[in-house]
Amino acid sequence: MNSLLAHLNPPQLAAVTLPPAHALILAGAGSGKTRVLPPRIAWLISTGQVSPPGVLAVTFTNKAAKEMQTRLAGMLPINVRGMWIGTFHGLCNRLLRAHYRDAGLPQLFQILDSADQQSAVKRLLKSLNVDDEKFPPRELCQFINAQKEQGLRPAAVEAWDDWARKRVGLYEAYEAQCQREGVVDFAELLLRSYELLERNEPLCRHYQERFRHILVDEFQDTNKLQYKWLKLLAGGGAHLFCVGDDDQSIYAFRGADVGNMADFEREFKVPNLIRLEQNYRSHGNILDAANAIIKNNPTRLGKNLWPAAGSGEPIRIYESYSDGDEARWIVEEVKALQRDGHARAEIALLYRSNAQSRALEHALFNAGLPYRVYGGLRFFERAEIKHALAYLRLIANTDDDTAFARVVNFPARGIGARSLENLQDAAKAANSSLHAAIPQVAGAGGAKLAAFARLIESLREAAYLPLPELVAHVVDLSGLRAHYQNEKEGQERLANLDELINAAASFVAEEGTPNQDGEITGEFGNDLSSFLAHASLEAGEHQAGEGDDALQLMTVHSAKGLEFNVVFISGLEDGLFPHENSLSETRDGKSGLEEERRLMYVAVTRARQRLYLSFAQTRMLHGQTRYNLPSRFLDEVPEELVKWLTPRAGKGGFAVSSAPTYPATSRRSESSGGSGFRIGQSVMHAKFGLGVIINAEGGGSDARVQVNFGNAGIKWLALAVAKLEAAN
DNA sequence: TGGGAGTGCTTTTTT
DNA sequence: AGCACTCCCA
Repeated sequence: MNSLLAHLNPPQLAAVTLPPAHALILAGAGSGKTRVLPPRIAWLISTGQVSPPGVLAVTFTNKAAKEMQTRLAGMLPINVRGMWIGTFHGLCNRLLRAHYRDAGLPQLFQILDSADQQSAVKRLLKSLNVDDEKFPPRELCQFINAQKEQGLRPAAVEAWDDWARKRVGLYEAYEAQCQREGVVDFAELLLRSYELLERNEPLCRHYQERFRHILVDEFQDTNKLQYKWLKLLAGGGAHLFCVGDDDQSIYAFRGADVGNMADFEREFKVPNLIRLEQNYRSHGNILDAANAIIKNNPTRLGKNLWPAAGSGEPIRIYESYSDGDEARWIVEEVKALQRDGHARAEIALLYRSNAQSRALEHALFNAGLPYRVYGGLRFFERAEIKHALAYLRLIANTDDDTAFARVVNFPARGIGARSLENLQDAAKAANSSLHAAIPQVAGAGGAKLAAFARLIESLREAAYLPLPELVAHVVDLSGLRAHYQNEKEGQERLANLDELINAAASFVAEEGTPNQDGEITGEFGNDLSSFLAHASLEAGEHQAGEGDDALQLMTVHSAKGLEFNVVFISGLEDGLFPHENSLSETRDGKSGLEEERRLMYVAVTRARQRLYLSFAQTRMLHGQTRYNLPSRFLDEVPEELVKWLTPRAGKGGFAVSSAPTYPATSRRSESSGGSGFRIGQSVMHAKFGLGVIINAEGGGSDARVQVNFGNAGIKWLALAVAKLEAAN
């Protein structure tokens, strides 16, 4: 017990040992939030204020959930696995499995991931003969998810014109299709379990009385529906303990609503608001920079981090000519860091968008530096894995048309578009699943379909096998193995399929069938369906090479929650970071720029000891060279914290005008009609301010240049008319 | 039916 | 540039 509370600073200690009441913990970056949540649970349990089944702890990622369980298990001799600690989606899945009948779902309902959802929507549009140009599946999915995340069923969605009404109609049809197929998408997991509790009073009361303490991590990332879900569950007098940081809210673009923090404080009359402001992670200069940046956001709950360590090193800023030069400079710097004894795994290369990793990877590969890119295709998202899973899903539920459509002709068995069309028509006429409609289809196509149905049947007959054997059986009998054996590049895919069999084995070993859980038990389905849910909910950690000492490459988004001794933030250019699309966005009266700034804040606060910021004058993006101004966020870092590794750039302009700074690559100087200006050059315009020349045409008195003025936009200017001055 | 060429899109992302 | 998707021809 004492060890539980040792090493806590006063606010942390206060948070952990708060008396039972609602609480909002504003936990700044690096302020030791992980030292608060698990100890809080452990303290509540060990002081007898709550029993383990009375705790509900919610996170956003599986990783965070697992970490919480591990830490808790290290503090208390209890069975953590039976506790309700998990992600919103994981816990909702659990709820729906336990009460599938009340929720109006088949026992073995399947979960659609985003890709599945999109293909389901595509299939829907096709079957309804809807033009997918007018209703792009991607957009339609976003619309549907956005509605669900606000708790809105089709009937409740307002629509003012034909197009909007049509869209709502498609939402409705999509729901019907999912219901018929027995599948739910991610948003549906939440909405369905919310409605389940809301409409079923005894059940709701049961859980309200059971969960006495509800703890929420990353509360700033909750959306409206998740907040409503929490409110509903806490409605029986439970105590809500929410930890969050409004300055790290970077998911508004997908529906997260920081407003929940203020709403929570108001609606629950939260008596305990605790600020964790002492930062144990970063040196002072880094924190000062972060504070200075985030201070520019007008709408904040207010919080200033102060360091536990000294001010440390200055922040290093580097300007390069091109993205390639930037990458090569980073490589050299990393090599130097290695020589100084820094482990590669302690160095992170962050960027705003995934496309930027390519230049970095290229340079790292050439230099032979091991690196690991986060955020690639994950294990359960690989095509061959999804194929195998689709067969498994058909074993669990033959009505799963998404799975059916995926593999009916994979590996190829001569069932073409024509036969499928017939099948779809038959299914539509009978309002049945594709599988059920097979006997309706005549002719050669019908015979082939019938053969496929027999294949499914024989796979289903093997369902009694232990899960790993079943998976192996499916991989063989479906023809997937043979298919990839014949394919030239199929070796890796075969290896992945074998890995799937392994994954099934370890899944059974770790979380196999008996899932005793409080009072309501015995309805969790079998190994197969829980394995499939696991595959959807937990797409599997990225790639191999986890344990290796490799550089860490990732977007700023995926770096949230992580920390490194050394951090490079590359591509700090206006248009990239802040992203150009963000400049015109607003959400709940807050500008997209504010979210970009929070993103920058998150990026900066990842660094413990050393922070590099870099930008390039030219960058290859989508096959075109772009000329951007340095990021405005660079200007927000106080000068006294900075050490320029290249000559200091003026406010908003470039310092290095002609010669590439690193390495001295030979570069043809592109001139614009002998005017004395060149592409990439910074110029000053009386009205538009600073800009960069990004294109030129004509010559002599006719010379015109295109200039990117950042805020003021991109303009074509005639040199004879516009009075441009070189700004270097 | 299936592969190869042509076309279009491209912020961030977990579940 | 690179990838996914579509269309067309063998």
